[in-house]
Amino acid sequence: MCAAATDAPPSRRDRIAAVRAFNRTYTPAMGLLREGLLESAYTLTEARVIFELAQRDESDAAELGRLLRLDAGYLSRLLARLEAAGALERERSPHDGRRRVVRLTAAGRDAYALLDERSTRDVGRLLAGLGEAEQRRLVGAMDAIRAILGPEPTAGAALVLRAPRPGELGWIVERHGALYADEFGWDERFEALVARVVADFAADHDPRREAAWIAELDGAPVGCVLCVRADERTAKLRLLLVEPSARDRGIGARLVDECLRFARRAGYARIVLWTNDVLRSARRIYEAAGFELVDASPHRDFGPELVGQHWAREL
Amino acid sequence: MCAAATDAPPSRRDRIAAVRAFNRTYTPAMGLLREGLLESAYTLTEARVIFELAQRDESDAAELGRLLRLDAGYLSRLLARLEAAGALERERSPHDGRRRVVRLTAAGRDAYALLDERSTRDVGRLLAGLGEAEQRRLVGAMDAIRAILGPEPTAGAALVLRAPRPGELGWIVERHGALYADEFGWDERFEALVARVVADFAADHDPRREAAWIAELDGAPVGCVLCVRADERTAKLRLLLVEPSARDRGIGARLVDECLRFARRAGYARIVLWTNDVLRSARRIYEAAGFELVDASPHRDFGPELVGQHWAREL
DNA sequence: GTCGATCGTTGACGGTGGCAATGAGATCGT
DNA sequence: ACGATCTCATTGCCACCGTCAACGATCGAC
Repeated sequence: MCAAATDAPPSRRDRIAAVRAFNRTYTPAMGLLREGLLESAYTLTEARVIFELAQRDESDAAELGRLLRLDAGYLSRLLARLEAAGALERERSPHDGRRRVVRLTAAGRDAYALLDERSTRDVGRLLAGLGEAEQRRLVGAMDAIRAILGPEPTAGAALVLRAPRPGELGWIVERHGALYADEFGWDERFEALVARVVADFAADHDPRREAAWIAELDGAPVGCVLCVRADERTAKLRLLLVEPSARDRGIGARLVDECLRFARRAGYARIVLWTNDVLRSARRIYEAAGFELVDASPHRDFGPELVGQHWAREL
Repeated sequence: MCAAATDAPPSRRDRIAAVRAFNRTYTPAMGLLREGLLESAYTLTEARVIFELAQRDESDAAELGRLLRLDAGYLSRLLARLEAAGALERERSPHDGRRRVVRLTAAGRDAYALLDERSTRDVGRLLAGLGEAEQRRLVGAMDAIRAILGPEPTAGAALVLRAPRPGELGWIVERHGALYADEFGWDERFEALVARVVADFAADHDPRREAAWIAELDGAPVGCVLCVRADERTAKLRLLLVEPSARDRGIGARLVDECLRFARRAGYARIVLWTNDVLRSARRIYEAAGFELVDASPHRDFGPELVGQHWAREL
């Protein structure tokens, strides 16, 4: 714990205090938004269940419990209560005798519509008390928090490798600059190098011989790689990166694989790359992809002491 | 209500939806931070009471009830429970026979210290899973929400102009590429141009004669501008941009202003810039800042038909 | 001294939610 | 086919959360 405290940035305590202060003060504010429920016949948890059911039209208790993090026992009683009130119906699943399919009745959908309208009205009132600029700031801040704390990439997530879209060459520079500064303390000279590589690629490249890929997980970019021309018969793999949040899913290997395949089809006989000793997981990927270490030499081009490595493999 | 709906900005529904989505998704996230309590002997409400008492050292039930919005009856029982557990002591107030002064015992302060440490640890863990920039944005967004919804009259938004941090030169490229593609359909050649400008700036610049600024609102970058050398006596303003979500706050004017001041101090006699006719709000900013249109010529460098404009002003 | 307001307490009640036990059904290895 | 194991739903039990109403004690104002 002491170790963690000492090597952390100096403002760590301030940040923790800010998050805790937010938790304490936002709870009552959220209470205000709950008050629309008081006029209705339903409690907060019931309303949450109704809301969830309205979104997915058909479900079962286990799924609802997972989604809303409710205890199975509590949920069972709650569903029984809602069924008695006529808001939903339950029947045994024909496919799985353990499950009981839960569905909103017409009355349940009416209840949902009412809850939805009241909630919309209440939030609307809250926003109406704010100026235009404040509303925008509030929504922007909430979206930011949701994006940052939002659900980590789900297990069955959809991974796509595709060409960069507008702005994503910039994303490559940004993530290289931010991540290597965070993780290894590299300075702005590294970001400058990446910007140069990306600018050269963007300015002018033969799409048959040079290409870039973005790895997209659940719609968000989480990785990238470039394949560029070193000389007529040699390709160069550059700017391989995978977001920390998306690591250990084989995304790096997929990107390298794609790059090798492209280089082969583009007619190169050999592919090379330059990396640094501290990037251990990258090293494992290159070894697994058949690259071999050619040479290594120490440098301080990005601040800390590093050992640059050239790797290569025949295609 | 109809009137409110019709004369409201078109994105009213979106904003309401965003706030509601935040409420739904933030609740579970906050639940995670509550889990430190599970290891302790106290429940959430007990912990809140202990926390509040630790802040003010001496209080009474009525005050606690107001601060934490707790029912008097419930609070009475809760305080009795905490007293039985030895965490606090109650005695009649000498000044007011109705009141009973509540104070933490030594054991209660120990309990507070433990809760405080656990909470700090849990929040610290949450933050540790995020990158440096994400941490800053999270804290900035939370502070913004607190400021907007908080009881105190809202302090002015936290707008800062500052030098780019790691990754933010990449951010400049990304936002130019994405925004102008979205708004005007410009193609990848524009992003390539921006990447080139940024790469040249990053590679080598005399900090006395060239500079870049990021406009930061609530911890998140929302705008930028560069001041670079055109020739010995001429500066060039480049890559002015303000995020749509942050427009109409004078941020663009602030950035241009900062740029002019820097150029003057750097010894330039003149400043120029190049822009395009479709960027109307930028044009207003340049006019207000004393720039004058020098010439204009049509081009299709980025896809659609555009009219490029050179502007200049003496310093 | 009376009146109204405030403070704390108590009883009643129902929602919230964790935990353990149970039985029915599904799944899988043998 | 069989049993071990898992999942799903239910039930009982329990403690906490939180509202409501009634009540007595006290205070301040008149």
